[in-house]
Amino acid sequence: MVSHKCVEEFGYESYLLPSNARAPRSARKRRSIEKRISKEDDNMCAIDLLATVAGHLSFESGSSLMSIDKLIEDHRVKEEFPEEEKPLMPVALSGENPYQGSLSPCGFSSVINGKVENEVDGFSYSGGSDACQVGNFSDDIKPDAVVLDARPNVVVSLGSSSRTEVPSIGNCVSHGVRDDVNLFSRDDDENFSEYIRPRVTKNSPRTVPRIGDRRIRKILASRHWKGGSRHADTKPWRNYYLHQQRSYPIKKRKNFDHISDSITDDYRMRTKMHRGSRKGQGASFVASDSHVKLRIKSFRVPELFIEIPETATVGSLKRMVMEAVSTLLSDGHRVGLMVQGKKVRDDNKTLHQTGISQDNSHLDSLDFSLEPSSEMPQLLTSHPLGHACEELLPVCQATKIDNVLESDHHDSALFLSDSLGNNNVTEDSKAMIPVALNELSSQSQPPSRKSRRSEQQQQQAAQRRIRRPFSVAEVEALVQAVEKLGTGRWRDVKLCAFEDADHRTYVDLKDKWKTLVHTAKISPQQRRGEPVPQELLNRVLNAHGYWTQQQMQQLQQNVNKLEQETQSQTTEGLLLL
DNA sequence: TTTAGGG
DNA sequence: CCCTAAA
Repeated sequence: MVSHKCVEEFGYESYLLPSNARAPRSARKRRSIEKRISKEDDNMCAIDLLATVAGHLSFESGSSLMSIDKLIEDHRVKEEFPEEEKPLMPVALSGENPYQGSLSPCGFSSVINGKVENEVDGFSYSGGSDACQVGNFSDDIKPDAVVLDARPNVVVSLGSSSRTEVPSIGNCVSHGVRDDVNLFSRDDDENFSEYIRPRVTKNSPRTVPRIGDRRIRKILASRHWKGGSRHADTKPWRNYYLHQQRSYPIKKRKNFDHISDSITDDYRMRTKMHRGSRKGQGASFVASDSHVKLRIKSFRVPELFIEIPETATVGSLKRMVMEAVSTLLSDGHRVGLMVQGKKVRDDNKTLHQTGISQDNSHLDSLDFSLEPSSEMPQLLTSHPLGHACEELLPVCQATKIDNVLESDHHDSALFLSDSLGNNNVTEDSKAMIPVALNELSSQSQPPSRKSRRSEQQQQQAAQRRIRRPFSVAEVEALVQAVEKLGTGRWRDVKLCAFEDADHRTYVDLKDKWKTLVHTAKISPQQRRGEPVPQELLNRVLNAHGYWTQQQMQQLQQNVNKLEQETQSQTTEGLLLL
């Protein structure tokens, strides 16, 4: 998500070195090294898989309770670090920076109960026979925690004893059976918890080791963005769930037919193992030799904390939730596996060695989970939440999977339900779907088809990234970052405000700024998409003007300097003569 | 890799 | 968003 944390990282130096200030070379190098030492592709597969399933995320009404305790805790932590909230007051070399004072500290000042918004559709669970339809937060949703802060932002906490499960498509598509979909419970797997949050200051050590996710992210960035195979990229899946099955090309539907046929009969059959021809449970489950069929029925999505201004639109809230979920799933989590309550750490073990075989019953106690890829997850309370710069962070705890997913050697396409009714469906996301199917099916297949993979890679190579319109919150963050950093340091802007938004590259940010400037210049009637508050556009214009002028001045100074030098040289020369 | 701009 | 020349 987005964050505002520019003050500490850049507030000072940036003005002394408007155009050159960068992270030390060593730091940058370190990052690039981390990129290389990765081999996380396998993890990515799993994450992709899960993430796709996560598309079915929805909230069950009546079960989202408050978790004020944590908020209070955060509050307390925050108060212990009040000095961090004070913006530094840098001394600008050339001219005052009019934006310096623009950061107002935010803090939790009071906690109240209240209802936030009942009509937050897009993520709730409508229930009924159309199990996968994403409807609205039901009216009976319990009051969420609302934390007012100084300016007043609202913290919506969806969590506590609730949980989110993701119904498998089998249920959705052909069964219509209602799976409970709740917000997840933070009391389980607390130890996996991890903040998804920006680094706070350069002095305060990152409490959550992020090596793992950074590695993943960087790999993706360096290897998959540009040409090559994007199939391992985390991006495509994000909108998969938005698509409706019925609009798939006929060809692709075969997967669904197969799946639903196989699953419909008994969707309760969880990770039940099926034995090939000997003990077949039905024609569709006949497996060839020692294959294990798993079906992950659902999994929980971590607790999400969302802080959003009261004045924000419902749409932006939805987007934030989506983004939070996306971030959570793509950001440094890997899949954990437990067999009969025991964690299986050795990735090299075969399923059989692990006890996952058709010959025993362990499959009933198979548990998948999402865990931070970093070694030692920190406690939530170790992260001071209240910081002037992090207004928009979704705080997520890790999760546990219940199980889900039919993994067969050929048809394990992830089931994308018609969980829609969501206007976020875009042409692009439609385009991505088939890709997802290929991807996912290939991932759960035995590593035997090479030609097929390269085919896919070619197909992927030309794949355009999903279009992801900037939310107002993101625009806010961008504007603020640019106000502080200027228009020529997109890498820093990215690091400052979008470090944890994997899908936003510095090029994206630059492009967005470009369009923002343009948008701000045209009449409101000509603007499209989610309207950006005029106030923000004004800031865009101001910042753009300011930094442009700044650039000009810098240029002029350089020219002057050069002229002086040449002049003095000339004079010198003349004197010598 | 990052910046800067055109497509 | 993509592509890419330049730095």
